[in-house]
Amino acid sequence: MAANKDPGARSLDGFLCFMVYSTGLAFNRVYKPLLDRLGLTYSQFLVIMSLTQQDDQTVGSIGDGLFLESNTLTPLIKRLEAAGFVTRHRDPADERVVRVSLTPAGRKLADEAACLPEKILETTGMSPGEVEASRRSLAAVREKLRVGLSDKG
Amino acid sequence: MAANKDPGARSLDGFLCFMVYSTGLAFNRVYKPLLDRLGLTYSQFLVIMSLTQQDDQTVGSIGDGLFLESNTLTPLIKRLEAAGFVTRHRDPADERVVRVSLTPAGRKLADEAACLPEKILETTGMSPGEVEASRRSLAAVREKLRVGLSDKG
DNA sequence: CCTAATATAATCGCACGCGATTTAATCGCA
DNA sequence: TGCGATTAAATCGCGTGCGATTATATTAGG
Repeated sequence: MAANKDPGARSLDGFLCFMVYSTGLAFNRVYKPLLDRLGLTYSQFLVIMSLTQQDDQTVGSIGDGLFLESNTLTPLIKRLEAAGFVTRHRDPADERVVRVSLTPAGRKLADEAACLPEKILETTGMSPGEVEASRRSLAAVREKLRVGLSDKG
Repeated sequence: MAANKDPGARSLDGFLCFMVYSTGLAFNRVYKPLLDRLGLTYSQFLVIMSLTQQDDQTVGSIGDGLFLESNTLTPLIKRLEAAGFVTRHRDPADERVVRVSLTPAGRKLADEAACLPEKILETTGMSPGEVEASRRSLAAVREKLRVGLSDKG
């Protein structure tokens, strides 16, 4: 009765790109109800986590870490600001730059959110070794894709 | 000069969820220029590939394979229809169902697109074994996440 | 047979991602 | 100093994903 595939059905599971894509969807679906309670989307959660590791970053610096650019980040960060989790200020030393900082509410939120990745992986029942192997092999894939992009254009 | 990370910079790379997310972005960026030439988005490409494996599917069946639902697929497939790559028809035997089929132009497109996944992986220089190991470990992750979802809700 | 329950798509609103462009500040260099 | 080139962020439009709802068709039960 579960949504298991017809054994004879073909699928796109043989493609690594689709496996990455569909696993991303699956992660989002697991995160969503937990992040909803915190009032965050997954991307917003990533920004908060990035600021936890290094506060008072520029939009560009956050983007370097998340592989995103200002066209995506600016409206997202404005929503975080509207929600009271971060502040945005032009850097007096370079007015082109916007620095983003966690508010006290943002830090409190970050404390609650920080445990989610580990908690979710625990519920999968996978061993830390399995998780780490998967993570590591994906890091290699991502790096190869990134290099191929910067080489060619 | 490449966009390599500041060695002292922290990042979210330690999280499997972020690795999946950012690798998905990286795949999209590699696919985009190639799919642009074909006039397809990545999601549209997936639908075309799904129809290549099994033509004349229902919206629901396509969604089962791609882990998507009609709210996402209906407008996407309508764009494929507008582009002349597929047809959409209510099934006379069950008027609730919409069957989607490749047009000749769609089949021609599919032929051109089918080689992309392999071609892209070749450019990464990864061995087939590496790719398969990564794909397989991700399949396990996805399955565990999916099961966790259906168990709890 | 008739109606309630179920199933399938479609519709709507919102938040990403991202290509393309714009605005504003800083830098480089004569 | 002045002015074009560069850089950082913001803006805009479009195509997803998805929760919630709606429309329509089929099925099930009395």
